[in-house]
Amino acid sequence: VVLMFVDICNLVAYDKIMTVDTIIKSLRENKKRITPGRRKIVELFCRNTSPLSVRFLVSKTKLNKTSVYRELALLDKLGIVQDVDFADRKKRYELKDLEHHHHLVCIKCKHVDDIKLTESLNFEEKRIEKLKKFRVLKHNLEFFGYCQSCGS
Amino acid sequence: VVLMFVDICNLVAYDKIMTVDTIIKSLRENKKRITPGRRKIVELFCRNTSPLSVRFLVSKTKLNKTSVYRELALLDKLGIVQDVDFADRKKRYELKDLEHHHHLVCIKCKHVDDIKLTESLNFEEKRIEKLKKFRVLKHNLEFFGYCQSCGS
DNA sequence: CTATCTGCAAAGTGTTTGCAGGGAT
DNA sequence: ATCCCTGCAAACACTTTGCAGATAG
Repeated sequence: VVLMFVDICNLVAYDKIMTVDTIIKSLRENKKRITPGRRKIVELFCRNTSPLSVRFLVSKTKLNKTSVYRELALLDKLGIVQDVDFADRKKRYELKDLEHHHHLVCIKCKHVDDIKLTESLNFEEKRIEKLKKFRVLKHNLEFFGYCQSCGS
Repeated sequence: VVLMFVDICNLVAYDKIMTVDTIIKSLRENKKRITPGRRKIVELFCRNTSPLSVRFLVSKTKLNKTSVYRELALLDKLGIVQDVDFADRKKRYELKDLEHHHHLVCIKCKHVDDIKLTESLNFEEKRIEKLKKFRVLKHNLEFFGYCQSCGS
């Protein structure tokens, strides 16, 4: 079983469908205006694969935090970004069309790397549906530890 | 592979080591006093397998929320409870010696059930250590969806 | 022109801290 | 009697809301 797992294993490589242009188009279709602040936020999401925090976006865009929260809520509603939870009670979002993956969060330097799991979780979800009659809609899975540079 | 997985599968059945008595003993060993509020909190943890929130503990114990937060921090420091994250920015704790498991959170009725995964995540963690040279210390994994009663 | 967007201030929610009084041992 | 434990109020950090003024289309 171990060998089969290792065999299927697969590094993260994203197939992004969403580019700045497609997102802008989607915004226009929804009668949203393309303001400088909004464009900046979209660009930041397209340039970064790790989840972005409100603090980060405020510092990069110089927008008011209120506007950033509102922008994130909008992009979430339009299905452009999705929230990610690092258990630190802060909102974070990443592009929604990234291939399904999980995060490796270094508890020392806070660096975030991505990892694509094998099929394990699909098996688990199917098992849960069968055993518990629980209909799984989503899951949160993040790994915490030391990255290569910080690893003792 | 599917069959093997299903084969190993395993329902949750806890082997608790921590009882009210062992926890009280551990508190005494650490020169902590056994006050009525503290005893109540310990009893609540021993009676419930689902993670307990501050609000729940305050309502059950009639303690001040400050005291509850302090008590949780203490029990956490002594290794009696551990925090659990439901991505709702609220602190939750459960007994630490429950067999390693995960949670099925119903997004409608908020009921929390437990699920013990097969070995999948161990394989994944080993893979991560090898591929990414990332030393995994812990992970957060919670499933969200509809429980049997609330299901579709 | 006008509906959407923005910044500011203020309120809301959950958590933490400081301090003085109260209680377990 | 000692020192830990407790409640209260106030501070904190993050998020949300209301509103008046600014601006993309």
